[in-house]
Amino acid sequence: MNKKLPDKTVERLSQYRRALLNYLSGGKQHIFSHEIANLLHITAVQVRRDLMLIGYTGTLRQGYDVKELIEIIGKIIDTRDGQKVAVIGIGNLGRSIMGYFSGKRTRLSIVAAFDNNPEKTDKIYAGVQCYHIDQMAEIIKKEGISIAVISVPGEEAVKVAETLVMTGIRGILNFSPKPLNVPAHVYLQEYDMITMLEKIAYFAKKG
Amino acid sequence: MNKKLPDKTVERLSQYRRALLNYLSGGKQHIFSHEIANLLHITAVQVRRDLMLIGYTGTLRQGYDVKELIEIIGKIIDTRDGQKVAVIGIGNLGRSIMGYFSGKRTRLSIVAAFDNNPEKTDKIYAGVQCYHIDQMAEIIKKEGISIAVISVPGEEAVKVAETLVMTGIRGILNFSPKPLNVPAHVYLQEYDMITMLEKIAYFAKKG
DNA sequence: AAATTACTGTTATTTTCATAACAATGTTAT
DNA sequence: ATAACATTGTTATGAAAATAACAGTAATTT
Ligand SMILES: NC(=O)c1ccc[n+]([C@@H]2O[C@H](COP(=O)([O-])OP(=O)(O)OC[C@H]3O[C@@H](n4cnc5c(N)ncnc54)[C@H](O)[C@@H]3O)[C@@H](O)[C@H]2O)c1
Ligand SMILES: NC(=O)c1ccc[n+]([C@@H]2O[C@H](COP(=O)([O-])OP(=O)(O)OC[C@H]3O[C@@H](n4cnc5c(N)ncnc54)[C@H](O)[C@@H]3O)[C@@H](O)[C@H]2O)c1
Repeated sequence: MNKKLPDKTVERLSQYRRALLNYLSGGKQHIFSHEIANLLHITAVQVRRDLMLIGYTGTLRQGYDVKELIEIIGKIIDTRDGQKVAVIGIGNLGRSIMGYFSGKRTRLSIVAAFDNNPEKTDKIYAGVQCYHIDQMAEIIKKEGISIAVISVPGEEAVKVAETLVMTGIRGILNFSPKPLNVPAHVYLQEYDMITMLEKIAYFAKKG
Repeated sequence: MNKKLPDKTVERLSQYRRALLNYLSGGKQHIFSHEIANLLHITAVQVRRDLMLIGYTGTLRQGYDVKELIEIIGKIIDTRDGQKVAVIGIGNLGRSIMGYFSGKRTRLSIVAAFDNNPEKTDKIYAGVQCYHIDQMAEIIKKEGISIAVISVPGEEAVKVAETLVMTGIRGILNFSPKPLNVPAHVYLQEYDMITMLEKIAYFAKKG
């Protein structure tokens, strides 16, 4: 169970868990693979295969124990003490993300923000302190922050990423349109909105 | 060239184009596959394979004609008159996206926004009119909008998507965490930030 | 002129992911 | 008791994507 799961399976596990938490509030204690599948608009086989990969096994004709499954997924995705997240670049997008996560209760908590604009630093956004970028390395190490969200302009993103790698960061979510280059031990997820929209445009084309 | 390209190839084409536009401003007229590859931190083979798929061929020992390639990619991704985009839900994220795209000049233009909050409707955000959600179907049809960005709360997203499908929308980018279900002729791209962060968390875990 | 080099374009292989097929088994219906 | 059913878990197959291998060729070097 310690071996690395496929990327897509991990994505779906996260979604299963949220769907299940929601389902649980309806009072039901068991759920069939095809019910989970319906919640996510995928197939029941996909669900069973994912659960097989994490070694969780349900009961024949009864399905899966919802609470148990939620817990197992938690053991896989979460660490015991949770992981800490920093947001770099408190512009429109950065602030929007901070606001969004301040409500959520997950094992991931945004504990620091960084910006290079003195008008934005030393203030609190969505309950989180924003420091000057020069303090980033120090604070990331001190706080044990392991995940960073990059929402600075493209030109700055490369520098920021380099610094992050030096601090020993382990995961990066990059919203800038600049492709980043990080060593293999840092998990990088790029999200380039323009690319996504242009891809949609291509597939939305008539003909 | 009319046959559908692989999803990932289309993504990269969008990125090649932006990298090339940038490269062009440096004055160079030709570029090698390995130079394109370096810009994106991918391999040269990947680049050549993608270009093969779109049927563009460079010159031996000289590489690719940058302008020509930019133009070819444009012919693939863009339509002659561009496509129109609507943003549904003008909250923190929706406004952030509107602001972001108002600067950019692409063949994709955000031409309308929709919200159900009367305090937000009938105003202009980033140069774009925000209408009441009840007018959505009408305006999408009238304006010929083909792509929608969904940034309403999860509970609302399903309804919104159903309406969008009925208007004949062709592509959807969904930021809500609710998995949507659309017919095959609508291209759907989901982006669930929590899932992405949890995935990063999993791969960032020590062990 | 022959060999080497530096590229492109294509085919072959591998890897990752999704889907299909089916065996196993307890439950319900007859 | 037997047959039909509903559901899980696993193996087999297929599809999409990335990578590797290599053939072709013009320019450059020897
Ligand atoms: N706003 C969006 O919806 C959106 C959408 C897609 C992509 N993006 C990308 O996300 C990034 C941020 O977008 P935005 O709209 O929030 O831009 P923004 O200009 O509003 O914010 C950028 C922030 O980064 C800060 N910054 C700049 N350089 C910095 C540095 N070296 N160190 C620390 N902070 C620095 C700025 O002070 C500013 O607060 C950009 O790369 C943009 O391309 C944004
Ligand atoms: N803010 C973020 O950075 C962020 C990050 C990840 C995901 N999301 C997702 O994006 C969506 C929007 O997030 P947000 O932070 O902007 O929320 P928000 O509450 O600030 O904005 C939601 C907007 O949608 C409008 N709305 C609600 N119901 C509507 C309906 N039926 N029709 C039209 N408009 C409607 C509201 O009036 C509001 O303006 C949510 O689904 C959220 O989960 C947001």
